[in-house]
Amino acid sequence: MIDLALQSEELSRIEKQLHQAGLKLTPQRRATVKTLLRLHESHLSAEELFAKVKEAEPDIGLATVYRTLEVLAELRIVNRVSFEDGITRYDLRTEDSGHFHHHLLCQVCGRVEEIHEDLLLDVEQKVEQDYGFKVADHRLTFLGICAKCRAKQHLQ
Amino acid sequence: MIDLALQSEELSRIEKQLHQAGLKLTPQRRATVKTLLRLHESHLSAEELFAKVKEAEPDIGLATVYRTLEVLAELRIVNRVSFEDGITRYDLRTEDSGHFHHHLLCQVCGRVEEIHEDLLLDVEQKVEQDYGFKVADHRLTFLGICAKCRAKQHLQ
DNA sequence: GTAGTTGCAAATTTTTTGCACCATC
DNA sequence: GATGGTGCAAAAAATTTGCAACTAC
Repeated sequence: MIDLALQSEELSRIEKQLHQAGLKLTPQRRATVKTLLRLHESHLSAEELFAKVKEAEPDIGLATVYRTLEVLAELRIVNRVSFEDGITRYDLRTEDSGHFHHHLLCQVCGRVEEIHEDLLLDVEQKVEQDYGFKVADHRLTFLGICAKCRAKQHLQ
Repeated sequence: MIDLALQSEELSRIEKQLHQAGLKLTPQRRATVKTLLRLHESHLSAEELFAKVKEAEPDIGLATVYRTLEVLAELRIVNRVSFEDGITRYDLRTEDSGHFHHHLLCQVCGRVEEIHEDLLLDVEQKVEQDYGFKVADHRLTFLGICAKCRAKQHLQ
């Protein structure tokens, strides 16, 4: 969740990006982006997002949500991510955190935490040096047990 | 690709793991595992794997391949991985490389390279210390441009 | 003979596409 | 009046499930 002032700032940033690509921020796209901003960090699937957007924009079609997500992914406004369940989820790329974030997937409770610190600077440098691979982005998920579930386990 | 002696060694290791779980290494499962061993590092989808396995075992059904992969994933013999295309792929977890490997996905040619060196030991330690998250496994993919494609680009 | 396994077809779920219509500059 | 965008329904992919038949201890 981010506050409303920041949300509308992000929204106009995104509008600008769309315009630069010759695309429009239609009411449907606006509603979709606003929902993504509001439910930031929820890692919604297209269906889940559709259900949420429909609350604000009841006439929107599922296909539009898919098409919007495709556009946003192309403009690198959202990232496609998928965890172990085979479902594609969408993750807003917020400007503040320097573009990168990592995920902590708890195998007990299933929740996904985000880390907004970039832990891979050294590793990326090594990959570039040792493998000649020019890194543009990354996806990093740790699977394990979150602090809460560990605490619960210790109580038992 | 790994050599044949190693392949049959891995195969009997996997058979043992199945037996310990009260499951059988049927001809269909054997053919599936052998194909995975043979095409190691190909990151096949279920459909692709099915097509390959069918060459050795023409009567096998697609559902069996899906069910076999589910079993193998549960026993942690394979990992489910997915890159940006929304398709679930399967990756054999070989014993030799200490269980971990990372991926380099080239955004120009689309190929996936593997890194068999564990680059995350320090990072995992930090995650455990700073976030209280007990790491059991990870998924790491770098997106960027591979050495070959970079070389080609420089020639132009 | 019991427990695990299979192939097939049908069902489900996820995602994409075709198309006629709408909005806007 | 082009161009981009939309909703709807149909289609296509990807995956799962039900079930009767099979296999091996």
